[in-house]
Amino acid sequence: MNSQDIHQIRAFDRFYTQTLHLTDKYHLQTTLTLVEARLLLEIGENGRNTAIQLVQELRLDKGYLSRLITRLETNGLLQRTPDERDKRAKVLSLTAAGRDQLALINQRADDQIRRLFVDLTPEETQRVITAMQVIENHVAIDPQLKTPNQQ
Amino acid sequence: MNSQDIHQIRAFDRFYTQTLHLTDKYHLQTTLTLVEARLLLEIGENGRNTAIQLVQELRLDKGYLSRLITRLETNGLLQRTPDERDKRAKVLSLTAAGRDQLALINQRADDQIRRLFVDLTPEETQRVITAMQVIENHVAIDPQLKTPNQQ
DNA sequence: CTTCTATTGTTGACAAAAGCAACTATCGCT
DNA sequence: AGCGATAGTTGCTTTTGTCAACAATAGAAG
Repeated sequence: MNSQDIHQIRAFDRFYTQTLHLTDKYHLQTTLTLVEARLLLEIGENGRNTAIQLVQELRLDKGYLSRLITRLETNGLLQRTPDERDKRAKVLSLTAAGRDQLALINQRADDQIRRLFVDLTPEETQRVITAMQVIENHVAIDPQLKTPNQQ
Repeated sequence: MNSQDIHQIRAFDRFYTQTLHLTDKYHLQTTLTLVEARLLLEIGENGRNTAIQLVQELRLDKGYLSRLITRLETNGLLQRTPDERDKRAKVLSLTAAGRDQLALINQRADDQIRRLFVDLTPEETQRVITAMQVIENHVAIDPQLKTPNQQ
């Protein structure tokens, strides 16, 4: 792999982070931060329902996560119910308000994607999507990135 | 653009943020944060040499940036010299140590990319790079993301 | 069934990152 | 000369994230 290739890839990385990736700030005009939105998504759609799963999936400090969950619970977006089988754990689930909020976030995120692709013909769009799949299927996950944080 | 497409793209976005994009944490084993590394890069390679340019390029708060620069200067990585033409401004430039540090960062970043691609054949690597170019050339920049921050 | 270690989650204390507003000095225009 | 805009700094605050200690429970080993 030559340095021209590497240069290309790093340029793409910068490009991507600044455009598609939602800047870490934009809660998509909701009152939620990016992490909070991500939590709702993981709980509501990806079946993670305990803190430990979220810690592993999102690589957050468990203390930090605990407080995030408290905040979301205070805001009425999710609830903690005791786990009958494992009394250390608490089962997390979205409230109706939480599901609404998540739906809103999804809709906003979808809209943002649509705006990014608005000038493309269907063929171009397909090319991009295919390109994304190529990347996703080929690029390895850096082992150095697999274990950090989570205490 | 159908919702299946959107789903694909958002999945890629999550994938990308977690793997290729260097997690915001990894200063690549230097003593620098990601922002600081980015500052060195912008100053040392992309010809930005005033605070205001960095504010615009990286979308940082100018107060925050001012302190970041102070820190880098204290660490001997860059210097501020008065701009003769505009006495409000200060010209930023890397010191020898700053250039060394930048070289190190670049090398580490390059290595990381290499690790990600290590299992790919040259043909596969080329496919990915081409895919990245396709994306970069086609995807628009969200106008909503163009103006935030910078007071 | 007791004991020991590992796990889940919470909390307090703290550090680092980021944002906001007020301020100074200078610029460029009229 | 006067005035609004601009570059940068500083103080203050909020937000975000980290670390360590802790309680409660689990699960395995004897």
